[in-house]
Amino acid sequence: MLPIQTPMRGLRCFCVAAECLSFKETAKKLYLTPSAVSHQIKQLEENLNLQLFERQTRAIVLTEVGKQFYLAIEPLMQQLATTIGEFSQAERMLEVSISMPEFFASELFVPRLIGWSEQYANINLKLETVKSRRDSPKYTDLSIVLSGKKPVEQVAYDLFPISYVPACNPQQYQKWHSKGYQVLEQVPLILHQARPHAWHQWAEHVGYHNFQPKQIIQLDSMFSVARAAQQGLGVALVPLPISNGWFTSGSLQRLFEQELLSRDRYYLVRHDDDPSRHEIQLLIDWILQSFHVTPEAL
Amino acid sequence: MLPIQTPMRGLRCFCVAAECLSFKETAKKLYLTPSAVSHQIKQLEENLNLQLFERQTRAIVLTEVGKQFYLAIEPLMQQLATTIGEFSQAERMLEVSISMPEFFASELFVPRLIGWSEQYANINLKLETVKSRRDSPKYTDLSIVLSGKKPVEQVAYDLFPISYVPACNPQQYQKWHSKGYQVLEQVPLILHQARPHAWHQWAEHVGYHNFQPKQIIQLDSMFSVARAAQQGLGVALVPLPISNGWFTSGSLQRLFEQELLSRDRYYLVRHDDDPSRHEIQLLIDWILQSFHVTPEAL
DNA sequence: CAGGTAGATGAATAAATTTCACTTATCAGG
DNA sequence: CCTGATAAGTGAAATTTATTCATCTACCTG
Repeated sequence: MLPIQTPMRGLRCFCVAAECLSFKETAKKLYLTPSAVSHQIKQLEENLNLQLFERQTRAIVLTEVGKQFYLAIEPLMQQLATTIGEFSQAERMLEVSISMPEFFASELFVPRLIGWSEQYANINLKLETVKSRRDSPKYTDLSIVLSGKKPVEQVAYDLFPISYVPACNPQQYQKWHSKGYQVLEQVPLILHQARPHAWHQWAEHVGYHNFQPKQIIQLDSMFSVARAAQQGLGVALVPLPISNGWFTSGSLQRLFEQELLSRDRYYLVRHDDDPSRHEIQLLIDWILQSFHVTPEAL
Repeated sequence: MLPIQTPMRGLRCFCVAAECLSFKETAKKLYLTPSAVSHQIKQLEENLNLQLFERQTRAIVLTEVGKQFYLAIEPLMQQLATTIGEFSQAERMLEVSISMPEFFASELFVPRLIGWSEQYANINLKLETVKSRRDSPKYTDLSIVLSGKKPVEQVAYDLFPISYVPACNPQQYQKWHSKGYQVLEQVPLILHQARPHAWHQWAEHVGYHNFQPKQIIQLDSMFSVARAAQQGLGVALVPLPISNGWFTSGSLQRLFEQELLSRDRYYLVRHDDDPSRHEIQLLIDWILQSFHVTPEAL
């Protein structure tokens, strides 16, 4: 009489997992542990007596029936959710999730966040920072990413380009600056491990050929890079404009004026394309406005 | 991000309750207690922040939004169930529920049930007996009912008519029969409370006017009526053909040959009209065949 | 071959649902 | 105008179900 017992959670899990093709990401999206997702999908498969996923060692792929089941179930789930949403009088908990590089977050985003929370006190915000541009946390509604080209496959907004400039402890500035470019072969050079050749590119850019740095220190976050320079460890290549705060506060001093213009720009990428989630557009608009960039959708 | 948290059970409850307009019957259909149904629907209403039912004292009615919600949700639930059913490789637990009068069950149905369970060993059967024809247990797939006219609004199959015949303890037969109809004014007359005037109708039928019974005993089940007559309490009006077993076994003796033909017939009524539930049709066919009646659908 | 990651698994724990015992309000009969 | 019976509502207890936690396995990477 009742063909479905309680597979609702399982079905939700399945639909998300069929999109992510990863239990780990599914778990993040659903605010669960990967274990819970695994249990639920296993149970769903047992209920249906069907294998929906083929478990490979570190990945999952939909079986043939799994694909068909997804195509059959997903629209229904969508409709159900929409219908319930239409009737529901409960004010939805508005929340936007966004991921961005640590340094962008600490230097630009968080300091201006007070403006957001005052203007949109009813919208919750979930900020997730990533160390490297390589880990792609697709489970947030938005991402700010540093990339050499506009991300395709998603809606992306251009923010601004970055350039790199040598910076050091202000107290060491006089001594080091007077030595000219030579100092760069006498003190440790600090940079982010994501751009290991940035110092050589900078040297090339300013016409300093046959560049032989004494030591290069790669750190895994730009915050560490700036911090290391500030502590007097050596000379760091720090990004502009997002490091401006360090210069205006006097924590760092520009050692040379020459900037390395990179092809990299910050882009704001939207992953969730649900048009009814107005709060996402609000955050997009606020980011574009707050960082003084003309919004140009890709 | 997820508009539905876990309202699946609640939605199922709601759909059934919207059809039954009774928490009690909903509970029976879903194998729950009425309290559980009440809790679930209350929770669903809280989730949606909508009042779906208006609670009257002993009944519930759908509110206006409740009606609309039902119309919007029910087809989706149906589709979801159908889709899952199509994919599910789990062999469905086949079960048919049927309700019938106690006496019909004990005299005709149960004795022949061995044939059913041998032929369809994989189909479970749930038998529910009712004392009076007044309580209508609509929550079974099938019902056998005694009625003066063919039930409308449902698929009904004609089984057979019944007549009533006076019966008594075999040991008292000689003494009582020799007295003729007069004995009926000297010993207690026993009948089912559902037909309190049956004895007077019988008397009228045989041309016994000015009938003045000494005492009439109404019992609430035909089994009690037959049992009382068998014990020698008095003369009972027992139904044919379903009491035949009592006569052939010698437990009861027909006191007079005259039968009261009633307009009442047994009908087999189908409540669940899901055409995919083949097991229901199997039971219908088996009943029609086992009781030697030509199947004529209404 | 060590280090790290995605997933699986089963026991322990947390959270949900169901029942139970009791209450309210009303209807039907006497 | 009672009395008994019925349908539904409630809150706490009890049970069932879901989630996490701690481990394991397999495998990719360097």
